[in-house]
Amino acid sequence: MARILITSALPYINGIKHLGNLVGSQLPADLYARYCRARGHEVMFICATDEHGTPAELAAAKADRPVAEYCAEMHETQAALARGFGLSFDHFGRSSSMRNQALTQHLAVKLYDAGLIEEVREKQVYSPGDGRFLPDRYIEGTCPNCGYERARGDQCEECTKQLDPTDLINPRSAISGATDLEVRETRHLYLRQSKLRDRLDRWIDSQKGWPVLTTSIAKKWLHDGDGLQDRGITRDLDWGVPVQFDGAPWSGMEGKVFYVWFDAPIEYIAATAEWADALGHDEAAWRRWWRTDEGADDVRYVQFMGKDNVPFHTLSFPATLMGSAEPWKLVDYIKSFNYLNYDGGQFSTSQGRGVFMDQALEILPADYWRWWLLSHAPENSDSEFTWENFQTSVNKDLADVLGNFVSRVTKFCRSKFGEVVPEGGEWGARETQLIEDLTQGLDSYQTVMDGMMVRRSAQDLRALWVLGNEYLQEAAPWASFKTAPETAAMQIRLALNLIRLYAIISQPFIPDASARMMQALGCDDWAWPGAAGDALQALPPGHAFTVPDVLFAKITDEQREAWQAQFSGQRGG
RNA sequence: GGGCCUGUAGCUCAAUUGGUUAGAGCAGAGCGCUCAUAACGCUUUGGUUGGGGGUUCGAGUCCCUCCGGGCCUACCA
Repeated sequence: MARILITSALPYINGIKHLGNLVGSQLPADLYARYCRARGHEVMFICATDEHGTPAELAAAKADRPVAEYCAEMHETQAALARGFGLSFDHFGRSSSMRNQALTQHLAVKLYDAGLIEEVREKQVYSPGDGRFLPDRYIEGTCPNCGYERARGDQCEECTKQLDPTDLINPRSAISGATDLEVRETRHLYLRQSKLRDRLDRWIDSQKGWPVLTTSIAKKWLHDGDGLQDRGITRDLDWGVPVQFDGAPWSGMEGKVFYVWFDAPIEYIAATAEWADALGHDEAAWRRWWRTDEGADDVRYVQFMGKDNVPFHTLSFPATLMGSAEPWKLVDYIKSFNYLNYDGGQFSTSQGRGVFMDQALEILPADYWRWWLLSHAPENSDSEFTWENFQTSVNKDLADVLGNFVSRVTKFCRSKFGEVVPEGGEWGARETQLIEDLTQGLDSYQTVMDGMMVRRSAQDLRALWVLGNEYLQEAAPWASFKTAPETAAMQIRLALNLIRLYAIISQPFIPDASARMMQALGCDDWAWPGAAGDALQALPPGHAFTVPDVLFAKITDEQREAWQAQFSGQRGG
């Protein structure tokens, strides 16, 4: 038994997430957390809403709500959707918590003490009309290179030229359209990451078996151009962790907050403290997961995230922890994902394109989505959601291969033996063969699940389901029942036990269906199978069960067409 | 512009890291079964591995080049 700490990238607060966000971090993290728990490991699975930053303020303004209220509400919305998808967080925290504020400020002081924080004076664009400094991307204007009229202050999307906001012709606020922009001087704290470059480089090199996607992005940032750049970790905003506080080693930082990317990863730690608080545990309860001097040295820490998050998790956050000179637990493995596209284009939160978490659950149970998303997870390259593919995958895999197996076994038993595990008969050669095949399949499944190979795991699981149908076809209990009823009894007893086995091993993918299978079997023994032959004797002769309702109703062509039309336009239309 | 990823059957993806005849699922064709959600099982059609060149006894895999798709490029998060 090991101790495994799992974090999923934090979903941003400014709206309901789409399926691309879900499959890129939270869902595979949940798969792994559920699997590790099922294997008997001690798991701490942490996620939270990421609540600070300009987009949160703008989203609140658009909703005409105070930002704190808006975030509190949206946090509850996202938490409810996470529950709806069966995401089994030990704690779903908030980056705006007092725990995070205290820890963020603490780490900033430690970094200052280590000589890794410096003050920088810089000029930034200020919009009097908006009453705020504008991040480069929130300034629009005409591109001096190509004349595109909606170029952003950081880059022109038309000609891809890198820009400085002051390069723009006729600059205006992307928020309000105000054109009375001015350049003001402001002071910010910078994290001197460049001083930690060699240490980070060695640390990355020492990691074994990280995905190429993860290491190549980190290496690029470490070695490109002048190497790792120092990074501003404060912003001129109202909503966030205050930079000026009692005990701060700097002064004159009133009205500034830490940059969201400084405090967001720290929330992984703070959320674990929130977990302890919520359950009334003491400090040691969470510190044993995060402090290598207080018990975390035997923890394996795995992070899940989309590829856009990689630089912050391979460089900024480790720099924060290393630079603090305190013994914080660093990540052991980073599992990163590409993007899921929607029907020929990208999912887009801002444009409302694609299927969002709330809509998905209104249409179909979570297991359908979990299965499709995980079995098509964008591990090696971007992948694509189409309604046709979704319909055929779900119908074939869940309804036909697994659901129908449960149905045919339980109904056959009910009609021939009643709703009780039948007695009599002995295993023969075909049963021995099945157990061999299951042993091999389980071994492979466990290996790829241990390695977090998500698609491959789904394939292996499906292959295990197929073994049941193959067995039934050859054993043909409907034929043996006529000549040797005790043989049919043995075969069906085995098949009923196979359903239990499937429920257990499928639970990380489709937890609700697994629970219904176990409930129908009247069984509460979720012990992960050791030897397949032993696991197939868990339900003894005479054990009562009930025939469950159809596990997975098929998606009809009419439904598919209706959804296709419904989601072809924009959200809310 | 620079960097990285990617291109394999009609579709979605594999291929133990250079090893022999490139494999699965879906779709198509044929056969079987009749317990089951018209489900299941077996067999089978289908590939000049984006194009071209090179290295090698041997290339889907390594190198060069061209073509296509995608991501990142540090103030969106």
